[in-house]
Amino acid sequence: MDENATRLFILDVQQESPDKPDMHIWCKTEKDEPVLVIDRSFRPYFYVEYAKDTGEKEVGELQSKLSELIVDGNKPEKVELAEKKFYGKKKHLMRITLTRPVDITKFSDHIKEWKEIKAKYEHSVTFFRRYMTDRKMIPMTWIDVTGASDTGNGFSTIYAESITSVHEDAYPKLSMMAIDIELVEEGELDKVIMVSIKDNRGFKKVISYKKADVDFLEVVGDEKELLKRLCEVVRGRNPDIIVTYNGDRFDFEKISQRAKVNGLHVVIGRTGNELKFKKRGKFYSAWIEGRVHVDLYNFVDNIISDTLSSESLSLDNVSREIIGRGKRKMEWEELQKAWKESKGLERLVKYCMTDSELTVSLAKVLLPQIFELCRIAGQTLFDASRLTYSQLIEWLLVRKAYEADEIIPNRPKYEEMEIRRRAAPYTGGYVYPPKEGIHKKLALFDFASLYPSITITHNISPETLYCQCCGDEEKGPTNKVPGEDYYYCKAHPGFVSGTVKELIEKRRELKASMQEMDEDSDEYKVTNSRQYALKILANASYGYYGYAGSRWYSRVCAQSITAWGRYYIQKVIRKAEKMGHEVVYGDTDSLFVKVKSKKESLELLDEVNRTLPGAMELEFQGIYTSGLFVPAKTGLAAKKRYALIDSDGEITIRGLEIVRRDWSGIAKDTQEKVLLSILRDNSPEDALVTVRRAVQKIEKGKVSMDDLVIHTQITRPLKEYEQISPHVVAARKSISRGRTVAQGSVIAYVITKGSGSISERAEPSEDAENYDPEYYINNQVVPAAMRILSALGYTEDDVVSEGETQYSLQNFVGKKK
DNA sequence: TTTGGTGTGGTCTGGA
DNA sequence: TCCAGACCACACC
Repeated sequence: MDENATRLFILDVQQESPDKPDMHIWCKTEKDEPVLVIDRSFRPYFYVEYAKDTGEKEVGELQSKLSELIVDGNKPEKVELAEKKFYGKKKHLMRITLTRPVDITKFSDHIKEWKEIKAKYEHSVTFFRRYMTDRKMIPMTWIDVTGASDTGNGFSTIYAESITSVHEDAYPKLSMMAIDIELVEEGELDKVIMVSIKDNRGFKKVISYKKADVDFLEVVGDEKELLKRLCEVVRGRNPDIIVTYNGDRFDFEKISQRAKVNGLHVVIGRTGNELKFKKRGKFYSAWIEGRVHVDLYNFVDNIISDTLSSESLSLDNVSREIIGRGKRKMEWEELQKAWKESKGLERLVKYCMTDSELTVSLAKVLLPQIFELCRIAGQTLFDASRLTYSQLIEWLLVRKAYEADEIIPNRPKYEEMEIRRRAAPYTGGYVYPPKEGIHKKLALFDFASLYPSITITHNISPETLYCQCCGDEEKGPTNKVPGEDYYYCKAHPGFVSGTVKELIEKRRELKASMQEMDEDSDEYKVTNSRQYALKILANASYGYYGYAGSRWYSRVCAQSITAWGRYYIQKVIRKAEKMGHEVVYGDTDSLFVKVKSKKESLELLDEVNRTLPGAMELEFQGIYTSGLFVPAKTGLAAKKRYALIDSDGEITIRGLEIVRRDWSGIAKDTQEKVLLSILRDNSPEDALVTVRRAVQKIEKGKVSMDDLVIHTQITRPLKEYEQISPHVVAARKSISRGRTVAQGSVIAYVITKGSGSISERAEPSEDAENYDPEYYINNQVVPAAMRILSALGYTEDDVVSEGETQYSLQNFVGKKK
């Protein structure tokens, strides 16, 4: 390290303004001090491609024409000839270097119609990402910086002369603070009544303007003072990271609105500048200069939601699932009432505090994962916490493209995306039809990262398709897709496949190194987060090939991957059968096999792995004591719906109503009890009793409303529904009663008594005052329970009266009335 | 703005 | 009134 250099940890990288090429890099020193590094040495640029047959003279003319071009009073700094690869093939380009980031758009738009220019490239790469990519700067890692510095405003500024990356995995101490607000309706508007603040250094506080007997409550005069005080406290505690749960679209949005009403500026960053909202697609994100605002909701929604079983992504549900703790219960009306009547305010204050406390706890679990995502995808914390799967892999590929001297393909235009979307779907994974009923001793095998390992093994990349070098052998191409005419190069690693290879190999290394680590150590936790981040990226690569918005779109690659996937799983199934085993079920990358012992399983495993090429590997997950495969409407056993139990009595459930949010609690609970009776207790009699009891309870009207609620998402604008389903009706009712239902909202509703269709009787759960027993018996509890019981040969009659009556349940209910 | 295809099942809708 | 097919949501991998 240069003795004059300062070692810094990168928190955020951003462009200072559209008019200047200055990069602002917000950092922390090892001693926990904030530092702003300003780098003025970088310039924005983009490429143009001229027509192939352009002569030398014309090239020169174009170059000088571009050099002299004045747009909006500015000229390019440089126009130089460049050569880069495009999908592996050389292309001749001109690189236009400008001074101001804003000129990228201005110049590229201006020359759009020029006939000498065939194409433009890399003009849509955001300037700060361009900077990070070209300078190999990775957020959440360390750098050594030299340059003149000055101090003031609570942080020092370094005007960078040199910036060098440092190989160091450790993290500095970072301070983090959670913020959460409570609102109350006042006329047309909402008003901020309370804010809670909690950090990871022992600080907690609620600010409000009504008194309550709570020690961490600070009472101020009114809303204006509350907002002012909030800003002071944030600046005083000076956190590096501010975490919220839905702060982008709620807390900061409201804070900002109310500040405006009160004639205040929200100054909570490290400079004197106001809170900003950065446009991201359709929505805005709250951005705080000098700190990083992480809105955990985005990360949960984009990245981890499908690993969760919560019926909605509320802070309550998500924290219950991830950290095992939820919120105190308080309804919106109750909160309003407490405030307006100044009664039970202690409860309200504590309720508000809980939100921030949960957010901090959640952040302690999730931030380490997001940090690693930053490092692997090379994106800022602000961005990495908000990116989707496809965006993460895309920015990683953008970085890799620069390193490989590849041109970054342009994003598809809207029309192109529409064409891609309309294309007929290609064939996906293979599902081996299950055999109905209970099976004892099932070994589960699956491929380790099936699609990434196929991508690597067969070098599946857009530019390795139909290569010149491997296609014309006498016997035909050796690396040919089974059942298709596609083939891929064997000699030269592809760009995308090479990137996936790095991810997978790194992950395997880390996983191996974890074997020797203490599971409670920080090292283990960090490594675990890292391997998880690598997995996220590697798994995103297949879907990205088939995604309409992809820069490296290739249906053929996606098709090839699934074709090989089908080939390998079928090969394994055949092998197992050949060795005398019965295969009970398989889906895409997995298979269930009846076995006698673990030893037998391992023999099969070895036998298979012996013949698998490259990175392909089958893994043995273990043996389940028994597995239940239920029938489908068709009469055959249903795919993707089954339950397993292992020797510890642990149950695994896939696809059944129990794991679906659009079924009522009573139906799911009953189904689960039935399943346990059968799988764990081996007592179908208990199961029948359970169902009868549930039915009786419903008939007597004794079921609590909470257990009757059905959750269904509104996935489109309400007007666009062609079919008016129960959740749509419930949503409409909600709106007519003054509540807001946005696209993406999860509607909670109950089917009530009365006449008309099921939909017409759907009431938002808040308004439902009764329920329709017949519906919950015939359409919820009984079908869910029968799904399990019928796999064992029971019928509805058995449920109703111990097999002695011929009345169907429908009649049974009818008679009772 | 939401990576891909495969599959199940509920409710509605409209024609017989 | 019945029923098939469309529509829709949500699971699996």
